[in-house]
Amino acid sequence: MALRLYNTMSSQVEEFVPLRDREVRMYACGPTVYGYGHIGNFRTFIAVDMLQRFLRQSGYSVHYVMNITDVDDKIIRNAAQDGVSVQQYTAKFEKAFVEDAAMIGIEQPTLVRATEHITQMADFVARLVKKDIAYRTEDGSYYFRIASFPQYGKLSKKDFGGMLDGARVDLDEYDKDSARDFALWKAPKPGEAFWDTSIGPGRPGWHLECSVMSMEELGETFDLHAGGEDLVFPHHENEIAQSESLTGKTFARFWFHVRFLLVEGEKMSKSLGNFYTLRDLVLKGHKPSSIRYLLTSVPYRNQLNFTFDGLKQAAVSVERLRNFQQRLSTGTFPSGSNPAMQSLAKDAGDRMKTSLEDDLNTAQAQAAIFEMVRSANSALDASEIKQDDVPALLTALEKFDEIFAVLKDDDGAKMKAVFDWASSEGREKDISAELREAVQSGRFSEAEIEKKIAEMETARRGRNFKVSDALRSELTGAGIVIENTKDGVRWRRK
RNA sequence: GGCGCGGUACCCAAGUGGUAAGGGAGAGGUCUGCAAAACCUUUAUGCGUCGGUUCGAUUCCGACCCGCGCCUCCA
Repeated sequence: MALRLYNTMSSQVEEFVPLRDREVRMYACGPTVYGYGHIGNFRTFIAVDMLQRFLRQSGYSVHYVMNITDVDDKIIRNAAQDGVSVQQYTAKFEKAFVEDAAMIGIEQPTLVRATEHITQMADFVARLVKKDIAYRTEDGSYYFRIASFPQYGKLSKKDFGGMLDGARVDLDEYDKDSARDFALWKAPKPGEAFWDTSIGPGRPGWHLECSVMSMEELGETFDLHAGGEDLVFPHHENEIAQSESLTGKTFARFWFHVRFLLVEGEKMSKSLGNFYTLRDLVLKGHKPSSIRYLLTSVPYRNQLNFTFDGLKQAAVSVERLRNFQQRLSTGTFPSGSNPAMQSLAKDAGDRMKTSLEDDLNTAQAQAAIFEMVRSANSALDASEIKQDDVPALLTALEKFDEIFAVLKDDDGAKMKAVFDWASSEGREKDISAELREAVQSGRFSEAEIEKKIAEMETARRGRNFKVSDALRSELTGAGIVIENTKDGVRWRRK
């Protein structure tokens, strides 16, 4: 079996084979850095991250590029409102994006910035003009002539046949040849930031940057181009038009689009009051691992309904996996190996792989790991696990986590970082009691905890339960769970 | 209006032409000084509605109802 992915271009699931033997070149449309990233953004970026992780796990080397849109209308407007330069404004939110992406377990792609490719973009426009594919309007803007690209609409399956002759001229766009023609380059408006270039002053249109930067980094034809489903039209359609009409070659071979998520059953929007940035959720006391788990649990092409109930459920699911991992890694086992456990681990690994190869069916991959966990827990209870089975089972878990990235318990540190950020921004009022508590639970050091546990054990051995119970509740109050097992005491932070 | 997606148990959510994964929650039980973890049993003769094809459909086809997305630089 090989990886099969849905390709928006062909509207069907196809076998994914990169152009070069063991190398995948892929590009994702990244954020416009005009604010903090919301969970919808991160659903998309996490989906692409999982794809990228799975490709690597499957043995490919992956050249993964993501753009940062650091110039556009909203940025210019917001920066002006805040009374700061565009650069200051975008630097702040780009930094926030990188931090947030790391917090949610995204492996950082090669990031490229629009403002650092202005020259190349101007050249690109000039070349299109030379081929008579682009034209300049009176104000100094440049537009792409859609009539010059008959395949326009092939990605979004739109038929522009009757609309290309200029019959419907939009009154606002007075000097475009056709209403559908899109801006490659925008002439400066009074007071706005602009660049002086070979094609005149101005700034790039949105679509241009992705064509220029992806081809610069990955070549004229590369393997896969990703983004949210809203980008199919017009953004990606326009990228294809300008890129392919310039090179005469296929631009991206696979088009990977992630479905929008719903929040509490409705489209996320500020007016509905269900708009959440990643930081909002952490401020409410939710763990990054819970958020990531929930976002990974529904296959990327299905609608995902993000709810707070679901977030709670996700937290428990992650805990179940972590408990199992801890149980295996802290237990003691007789030497030897149990064939049943060996094949259990192998089957789980195989099923995970098969599921992910099937257009990244993450829900099934999760089911596979949970089935293994249940069986292995049973075996653990029955003392049927031998020393040599432990690494096999742990490896299956690690393979799972190479894709899902939810097992590493670094939630506390991440939440502390958000706590500190909110404090430094003067947003103490946004810090929930839950987050405060979660951060507080870090107040005991490992050494202190170990010491208290030792005291507790002494008390328990002396059947002095009053003392041991008091110690237990003190630790529980600090978010530390103590488990007394046959193999000794095991503890973890909740 | 054009194009597309979906409606599966209390919640989230896979899936298949032959009678429904997984997680959470609830109930009962085992284990246990307490606690926690874990395990077992249990919760859809049912997969939006109505027809059709078929030996047989939740899975294929048609109609309808409901929800959602894109078609205005929102991932």
